[in-house]
Amino acid sequence: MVATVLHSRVVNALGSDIVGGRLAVGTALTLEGIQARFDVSRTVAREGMRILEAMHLVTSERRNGIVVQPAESWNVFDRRVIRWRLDSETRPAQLRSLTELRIGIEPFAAHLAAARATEDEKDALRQAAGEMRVFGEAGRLDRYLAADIAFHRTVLRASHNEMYVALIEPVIEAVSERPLHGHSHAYPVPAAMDLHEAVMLAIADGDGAAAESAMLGILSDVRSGIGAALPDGDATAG
Amino acid sequence: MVATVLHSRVVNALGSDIVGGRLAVGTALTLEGIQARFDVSRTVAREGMRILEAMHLVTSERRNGIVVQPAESWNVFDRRVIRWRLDSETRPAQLRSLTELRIGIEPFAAHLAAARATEDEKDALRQAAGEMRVFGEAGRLDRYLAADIAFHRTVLRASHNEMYVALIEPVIEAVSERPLHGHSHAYPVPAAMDLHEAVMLAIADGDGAAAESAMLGILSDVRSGIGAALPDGDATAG
DNA sequence: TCAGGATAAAAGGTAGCACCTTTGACCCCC
DNA sequence: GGGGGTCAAAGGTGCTACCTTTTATCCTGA
Repeated sequence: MVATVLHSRVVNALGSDIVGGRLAVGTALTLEGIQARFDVSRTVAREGMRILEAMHLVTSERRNGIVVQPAESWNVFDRRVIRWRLDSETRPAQLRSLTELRIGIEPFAAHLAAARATEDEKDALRQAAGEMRVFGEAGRLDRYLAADIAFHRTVLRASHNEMYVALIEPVIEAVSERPLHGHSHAYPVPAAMDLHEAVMLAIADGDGAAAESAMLGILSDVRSGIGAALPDGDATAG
Repeated sequence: MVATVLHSRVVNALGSDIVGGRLAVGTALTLEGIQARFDVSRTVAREGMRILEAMHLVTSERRNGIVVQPAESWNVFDRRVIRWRLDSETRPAQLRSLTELRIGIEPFAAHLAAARATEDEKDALRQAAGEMRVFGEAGRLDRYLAADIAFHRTVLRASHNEMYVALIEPVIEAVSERPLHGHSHAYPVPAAMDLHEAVMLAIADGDGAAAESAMLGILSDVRSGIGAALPDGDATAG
């Protein structure tokens, strides 16, 4: 990916360094240092720094320079921050956070979708649920998974709440990761197809409570897969 | 509030104009226009634009200028975006979105908190629940509400999931707004105190399922207060 | 020991230039 | 008359130079 704009190189490199922990919290950079490291002008260094500042990865302090901020202040919903974390050694922690987020929001998203889904969205759900059935029974894992992803994406979109919609990509990231963990339920099982169908039917029916509880059913094995205890340290730390 | 940095004036003015709908989607600004409007140098205009671009409120295109982006691409979890929306005519839509977000995440946050809360956090919950009882019975609405807010803040923090933690301020915004809507349950009622106490005890006990279901109880009247149907147009549009 | 001033580091801000990309108008040729 | 090439303008991108402002630190002197 060729950086069409120069400052994106700076942002990507410094951003992933900070998020990946290679730049310790409290470290002070200077514009001059950035200029030298990336061989760019002051303008580019400043604009890149402004972008990192908007993500709350750094603050700019007179006399001190550009200071790396602790994880608590990061914009953890920024797509780039999520991407950098997924590409770093804290990938497992990021995936666990995303999965927990998914568990939290998908049930009520389904509830809202039952009240608000458009006809097009209901059609998309029917199609996705149908494909899960067909490809699941045919053993086409890749197509099955694609339909699964389309299903969950559509439910969130059909919630017609812009905050849930904004969480589509993060949630899809968590959904997609599942099979790589070797969970038993990663492969198509009839129960999963039934539950997705139940969610779809409840949404088509406008039955919010039923949609919510069926979605809870889908998530139940994801819930059991989450170790509630934190492995080491703290999820918020990395 | 005097803007200590010049570009924040630009960001605030343009950001709230865009979010408030006073700058239509697709409108093209130019750096020169921004310079003239705010009487700032090109550097300041550019840095402000970079910040707005990081929030996905605008994109910068050669020859076209700085183009206002549609709401779907906004960083809706950015504090400034939320603030601007709350200060605009779309405040009710933003509050509804926030309330729905709250309904989604608080139950599972309580579940996680039961597994992860530190002793300090449990103490804070005990204290908050106790104050709700005392000030509720004494009719001290302001103190009651402050304790309520502290309670919900602490539950989210105790989830030790950085994404839930990052949602504290938005959720508190929704919690704080409740009384202004004149809901019957805005004033201290024994049932609310009991439920908060139940959440606190379940978390102290490490009983995730109980914490989650007690939190669902707290949210039940908030749920019934949400009109599932969208009033006019679409929540994602404003 | 501590107050106060001098020093200097580094961001904030201004100005102006060269360059690149895109777009749209214009013109020529078929 | 229409298609394609050419050219100029618009406007962001990037660079340099220079001045201002803030503030951490150090040094001096009471």
